Order: sequence, then structure tokens, then C-alpha cells
Amino acid sequence: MLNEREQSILRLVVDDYIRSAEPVGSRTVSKRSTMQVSPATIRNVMSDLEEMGYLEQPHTSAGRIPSEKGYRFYVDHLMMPVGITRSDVATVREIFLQIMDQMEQVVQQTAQIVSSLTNYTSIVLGSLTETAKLAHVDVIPLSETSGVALIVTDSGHVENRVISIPPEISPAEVQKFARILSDKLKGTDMHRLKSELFQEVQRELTRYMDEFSGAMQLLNQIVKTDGEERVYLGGTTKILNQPEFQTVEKLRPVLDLLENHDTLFHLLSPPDKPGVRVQIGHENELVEVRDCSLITATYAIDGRKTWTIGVLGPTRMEYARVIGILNYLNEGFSAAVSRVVK
Amino acid sequence: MLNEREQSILRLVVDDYIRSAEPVGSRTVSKRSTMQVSPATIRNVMSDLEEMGYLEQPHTSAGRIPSEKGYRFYVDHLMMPVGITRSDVATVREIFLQIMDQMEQVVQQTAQIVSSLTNYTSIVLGSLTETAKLAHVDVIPLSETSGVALIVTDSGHVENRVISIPPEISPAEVQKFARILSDKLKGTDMHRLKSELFQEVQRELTRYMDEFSGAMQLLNQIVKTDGEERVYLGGTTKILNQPEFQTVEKLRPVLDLLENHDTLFHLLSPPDKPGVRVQIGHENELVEVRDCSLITATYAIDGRKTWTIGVLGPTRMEYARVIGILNYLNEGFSAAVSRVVK
DNA sequence: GTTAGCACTCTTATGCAACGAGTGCTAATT
DNA sequence: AATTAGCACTCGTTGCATAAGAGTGCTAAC
Repeated sequence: MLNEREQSILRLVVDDYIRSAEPVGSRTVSKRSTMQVSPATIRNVMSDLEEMGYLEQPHTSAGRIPSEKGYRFYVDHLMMPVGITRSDVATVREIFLQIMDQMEQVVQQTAQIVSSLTNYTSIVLGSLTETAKLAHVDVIPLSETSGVALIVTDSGHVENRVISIPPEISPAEVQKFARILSDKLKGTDMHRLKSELFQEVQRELTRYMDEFSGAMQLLNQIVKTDGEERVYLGGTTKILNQPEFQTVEKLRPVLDLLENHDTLFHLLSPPDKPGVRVQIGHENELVEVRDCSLITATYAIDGRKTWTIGVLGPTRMEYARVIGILNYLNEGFSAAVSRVVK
Repeated sequence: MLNEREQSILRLVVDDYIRSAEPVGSRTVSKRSTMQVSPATIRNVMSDLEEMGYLEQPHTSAGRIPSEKGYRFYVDHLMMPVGITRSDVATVREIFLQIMDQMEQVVQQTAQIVSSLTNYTSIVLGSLTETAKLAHVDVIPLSETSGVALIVTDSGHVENRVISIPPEISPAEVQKFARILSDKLKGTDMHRLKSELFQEVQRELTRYMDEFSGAMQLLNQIVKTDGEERVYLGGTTKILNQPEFQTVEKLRPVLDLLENHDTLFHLLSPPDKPGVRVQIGHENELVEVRDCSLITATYAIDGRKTWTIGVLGPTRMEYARVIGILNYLNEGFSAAVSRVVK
């Protein structure tokens, strides 16, 4: 374990490097430190810290930079989540106070807010139908052979898709079918719906309308509406501000990743328990983000839905500040979401 | 006007520069040309072309590169839209042949296809409700004070939003109200709906249910669902492959632009008449894309909806190839869309 | 245990020369 | 009159050596 002075110096190095993105030398630390110690002493300590793996040297005569282990120690023991500033509060208030009358808008807006507060790229993932219940099923006929199938959940989420109607079924019958389905299934958990729907509904189906051979196919189409989870991005180009991403080779993997929503989804999804999680460099399995750190906060709202907000930046990231913001945001976010949901 | 040889040489320069991204020298042109002329002759002609503004010199002793005027002449007179290859056709077929059962998927997929065929960033804009007609209005109650308002157009597009229901109105009454609205307004043009709805519906409203003071407010909320136009992107990171965008300063304006969907929408929207339009460098008013060219193709489908596909690349763009692809795509795209709509 | 001093290392910046690609001009050729 | 060969000239690029600067590691002194 690190002693007092070692911790203090490690903290100074990490802070300074986060600010400047330049290797930190012993003289700088000596000047910044409140303890009155000479650069030479600092050098000895820094040498120890390097030996223990908390610091690294880009080359023999440069200053030190934090290793991933160093960042990890900093995040776990040294930093204090920074409270957000008065103006940050104002920004959040302002945006959340607008009536956001649609779930999607809340999520999208949140991505923007987080990105503009942190100056990093943000990724917001809403598990839209995780534990939502079915509220309504309907089919709106458009022509003799097509219609729009609608599934509304009790959280206000709507899924729709154009379906083709088998020629042996009339649009009116389809609507009747939808109505029965709606009454029967109202209140069912969405994920239960997906898993158990087939046996159950098939039985009902044959009871009410055994003449519809093509109906199962239709039903199948409706349920394929699988409450896809969506990923929202904010501030994609913030990464361009970071000195470590000034070359295209560094940039490409990150930008490619941001374009691939499936991978992003996978990246953000795991955490079961709510709270803030910090992944530094290689702690994340994705090679694309080996030079990045990812801070994710997962919020449970109403104890039912979970939301995950991710902030992606260089390993040299303002951990304290970002975590402070994510902590604060929890409140405003929950309020906005439950206002919409309720 | 340029004579035969000048045109031929201009074409060679543009072709070669598009391929190599390097200034083209007289010797190169001489070798590539079918005419048997010496580099010196070529130099004279290139010098003339430069004087006329079709070519430029980055510095005194480099080869020539096309000016925007040069690209313009090339696009207007010299190039032949390149037919797409057998494998391109296969790609398009394969993707369009999958059942794309939702409008949005068609558009999104198209963006991907265009980008992967052209190797440039693509922007697809669907004027979703341009001339669509209202097919159905509904309100699904979620609780005593909230519900989901749905508007379905005859093209199968669905708009939804969570609305709050005034306390003096019961959910059942809201549904009744929605049903009346739906019957009354079915078949109305969406844009007419927006502009004329208020006078007309207000009259109906008071006739059927003058007790609802808060109903207008509700209606207002529903109609605010304004069939927003969406922009879809494909291959955002393709721009990273271009040698002229290897520095962050060059990259930033373009990536920023791609993130700003409103501006993108504005960028693509103008053309009234269908067909392919080429904007080279400063021909576009947006400073962000002063180093880019934009090729847009606008398709009218069923004579009702219009779609715009844009391809964004460096001014040194494979105009002939991209235009060829966009021409071909028109067919597959129209077919896929009308299959969904019908 | 701490500090001062100094040699050493490594990176970055700078200047300079050599090189090469390509032009422009002139004179010769067709 | 148009074309071409030849040649001097320009300008950017590359390679290399040198200088400067930042920072370390080590030793000896405090």
C-alpha cells in the first residue's frame, strides 16, 4: 500500500497530466505540492511509484505519466468526485425543465447534456421495454393487403411496423383479431410476451378464430417488433479535442466504434447493479477503446427500468468531474423520466 | 470553349488526380495519353488550362490539380457515368431483397448501401409525410392522467407521443374524442391538416363535445406531432480514408456537420426537381464543406413522396462512379419503397 | 531521510545540403 | 505555325548533424 506522501504525489501527477496531457516532471510536482520537498526527493518517490507500476515513462528522460494501474488507484482512493458548478446546474435545469413529452426526447437530450457538461462523448442506452407491460395492440388497415401493427407499452413506448395481410383475411377481421389479442394480453410483461407468447396465444387463437390459418404468421410479424434497444450519442466529435487523438490512426477505431451501435450496446449493457462503474484502458475487452476510459452510470427508475449513461474519453480523463456530474444527473434524469412515464 | 486536346488533357488530369490524390505532372499525362505528344506540349496545354482557370498549381514546381471550375467542366462535359459492376448489383439485390418491413429500415439500409458502394459518406433524407394522408388517430390511455397519442398515415408512417390528459377529462372520453377525430379527418393531407386543422376541427369539436375545455390543448399536443423529417447517415467514417482529411483541422468541420442533423437537412433539402445534382466545393454555401463535393439524387416515388440521397466526399471525388451508382439505385430503391407502401 | 550537483539520456527543433519532380523558356525541328 | 528537345530554375522533401531543453539517476554532502 502506498504511504501518505506517495499517494499525494501520485495524485498530483495524475491531476496535472489530466489537465495538460504532457508528461509530468519532478520539478513541476515539487512546485505544485504543498509539502516543501525538493525535486530530487520527488524523483525518488516517483521512481518508487514507477517501480510499483503506478507511473510510466514514455522514454528515458521525459516526465512520468500515470499507468492504467495508476488511474485505477486514483479513481478508487485519491479523487473526490467534483461537485458540479452553479452553471452546470443551470444548464441541466434549463433543459430538463422543458417539457419533454416523449421518452425518446428525454434520452436524446440527456446524451446531449452529458456531452456538453463533460466535454466527452456520451452514450446513453435506454432499456426501453425491459420490464414494461403491454398496454395495447392494434392494427390499422392501410389497404386490402397491408396495415400498420402497433404495440404500446404502459411506459408509453410505441413500436410499429408495416405488415402485409394475407389475402384470405379481410382488414376488418384483422382488426377484430387485434382487439382480442389486445384484451387477452394487456398487462403482460413484454419479455414474457416474447418467450411464452407462442404456446399461450396459439391456444387462444384456435379457440376464437380457427379459420385463420395465416393469422399466426401475422402474429409472428407483430411480435417481431422486439422492443429493440436504442443507443443515443452526444458529442461524437468531442474526441477531436483531445491531443491524444490528433491522428487519424488513433481516431479511426473510436469513430468506427461510435458508428456501430450494436457494439456500443454490448459495451454498455453488462452492469447488473446500479451505480457508477469506471473502466480504464484495457480493463475493457474491446480493443477499439484500449486508449480510452469509459465511465458508465446505471440508474434504476421506479425500480423497473434501468438506464445507462456512458462517457467515453481518453484514459487521461477528468474522472472526478465526470463522476460528479453523473451523480448529480441521476436526480434530474429520474425526475424527468418519471414525469414522462407517470 | 476548350478544344479537343485541351478537353482530353483536362480529363486525364482529373481522372488521375481523383485516383491518386497527387498533383499530376506533364510527363504522367504524356504517358497516359493515347495521343503521341511530348511532355513539353502537354506543359503548354496545361499552362493554358491553368490560365483559363481549369487547373491549379499548389506551388511553382508541382504538377497541376483540378480547380473547382475544372471539376465542374469535368462533371458537365467530360465524364461518363460509370455503370455499376456486377458485384455492386449483387450487393444491392441482396439487401433490397430482404423483406424490409418498415419504412425506416428501408431508408437506413439505403444509407448503408450507398456508403458501402461508393466508399463515401452518405446522407439519406426521407420526406416522410410530405403528401401522406391521415389514416388513423388514436389515444391509448396509460393512466388517469397520461396516454399515448398515435397518428398513422396511409404510407404506414406512425408518429407517437406521450400526452398528459387534463384531469377533468376521463380516459374513456379521450378515446371517444380520438375516434371522432379519426373518422372526421381520415384521408386529410398531413400538411393540410397542420395548416387548416384548427379552424375546422374547432368547429367540429364544439359541436360534439362542448364540455371539453381542455380538449383543444390536448389536440394541440397531438398535432404537434409534426411528422419530423429524419436524416440517416451511412459510413460516417469513410471520410477518414481520404488523404485530404488526415488532419483533425480538416476533419472537424465535416464531422461536426454530420452530427448536426438540422444543418444536414437544410443542406439536402432544396432541389424541387428530381434528378442528380452535383455541388463542388464552394458551390455549396456551407463553409463546413468547402473542401467537399456533394452529389445528391432526388427520387420521386409514386409521384408523391420524394427521397433525397446525398453522397459527401472530397472535391476529388469519383463523380462518374457515384453518379452511376445513384442512377442505378433509383430503380431498386423505388421498388423497395413502393413494395412497403403498397 | 533529504537535498544539491552533475553527468547522462532522450526528444525536439533547427539549419543545411542533396535530391527530385516539374515547370518555363528558348532554340531547333518538322 | 505547331511541336519538341534541352536546360536552367524553383520549390518541396528527405536525410543528417548539431544544438537546446527537459528530466532523470546517481553520488556525495547535509
